[in-house]
Amino acid sequence: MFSVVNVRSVDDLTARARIRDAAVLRFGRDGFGASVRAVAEDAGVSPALVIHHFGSKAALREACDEHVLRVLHDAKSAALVDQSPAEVVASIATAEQYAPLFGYVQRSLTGGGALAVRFVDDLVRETVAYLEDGVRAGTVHPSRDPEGRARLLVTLMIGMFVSARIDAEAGRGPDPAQDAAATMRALYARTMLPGLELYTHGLFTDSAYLDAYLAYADQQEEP
Amino acid sequence: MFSVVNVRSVDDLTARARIRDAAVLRFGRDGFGASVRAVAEDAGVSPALVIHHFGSKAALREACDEHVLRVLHDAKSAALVDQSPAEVVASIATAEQYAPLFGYVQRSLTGGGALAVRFVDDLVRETVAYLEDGVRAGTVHPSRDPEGRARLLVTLMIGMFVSARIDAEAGRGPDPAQDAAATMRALYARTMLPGLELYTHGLFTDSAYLDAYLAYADQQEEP
DNA sequence: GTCTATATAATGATAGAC
DNA sequence: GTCTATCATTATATAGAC
Repeated sequence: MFSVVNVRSVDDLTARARIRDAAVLRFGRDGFGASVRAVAEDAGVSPALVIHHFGSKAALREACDEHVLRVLHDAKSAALVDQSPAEVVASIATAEQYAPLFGYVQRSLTGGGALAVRFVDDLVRETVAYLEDGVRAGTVHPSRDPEGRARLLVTLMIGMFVSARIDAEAGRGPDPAQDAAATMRALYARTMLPGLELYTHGLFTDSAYLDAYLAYADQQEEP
Repeated sequence: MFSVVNVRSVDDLTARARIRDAAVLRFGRDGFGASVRAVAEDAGVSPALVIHHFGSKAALREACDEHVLRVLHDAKSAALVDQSPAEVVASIATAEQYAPLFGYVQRSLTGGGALAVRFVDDLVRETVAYLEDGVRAGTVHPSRDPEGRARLLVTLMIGMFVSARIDAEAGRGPDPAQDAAATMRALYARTMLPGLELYTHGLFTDSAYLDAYLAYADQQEEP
């Protein structure tokens, strides 16, 4: 079912890996408050074996973090190069095989932990590079703060992840942890038009606000 | 210390209110996993009294939700009318008195619960109205989907809340739960320039993407 | 209204047999 | 490697005295 997630080297076909995959799924669905017992049951092993293999619940989570980041990195590397980082994330999220990862990343983003920082940093770096290409090609406006702009776009994407969960809890959309693909589809259907409008025309009809801020910022720099 | 939070009618000067305020603060700092015991200690009462007054931990949280929403609503009503919803949120967040609420809202946004939905809906509604004013005044471009656009901007704000927490855990910024004002300052310092750039010029140098999407969407509507 | 004392359940982790 | 059995801790919630 989750074949790509389960793609592993031969000696990775162990119960340890089964437990780790079960943990990714369970943590993604229920959050990191999910018990070791629940993970063990999902994996079809005893709670003691979970601890035996990972030492502690915290260490289990670290192993999940590493695993998810590695799979995600491999998937992104394999994705077509002419996609934007946002498109890559979207296409990975809509691929059924990566559904468990989607929930896990979402929980990490909002629940804290080492994965969130690295996930965001990677995405920002990739977005900076992608925007640079666009600027060079003449399709994207240059920016005074390319890294800040990339971070802003990534922030919007994070907001979309969180909004999807809020909507799901309000009963307004598919549960991201249950159906990642449907969640992404709903998200993009609602966001595409206003997003493209914003990316094409901006929001303001003139540059008064921007000019005022630039004047203020320049004045701060050389007093 | 948190005088505005503690402003209450006379019969609200009870231990019940003290417990509730302590819970808002503790939940905001530690998340909703914080124990009834911790709340009780903060409030200077026994754990049993907490349950006595609220019935259960879940009911305590509901009471916190209601209280925070009410205080927030009052504060927003009192805010100047010529501020954008984002500015109102920012000015409330930077007001020391509301710092506990800031943390609580942030936890609610990422931790689930009824408050998040209502908070977001309120913000979207206010943003729609604010953008309508701008469109009428000629300072803001009209949109084909005003509600969707407002939701997009609110989504960006949610992303900023979440990013602030991620940054804090990475040791890159002030802890939102500890110093809401500093968090907002850092956030705006980093976001203002790219945000104004985006709102003023957009991202793309031409409207190819938007035109293509509009053509596709129009075709879908009348086949 | 507020407390102490306690019931009850669930948790993460350990010990030791196989 | 994997299990059963159990420990120690912590959680929410209750009972009943004051």
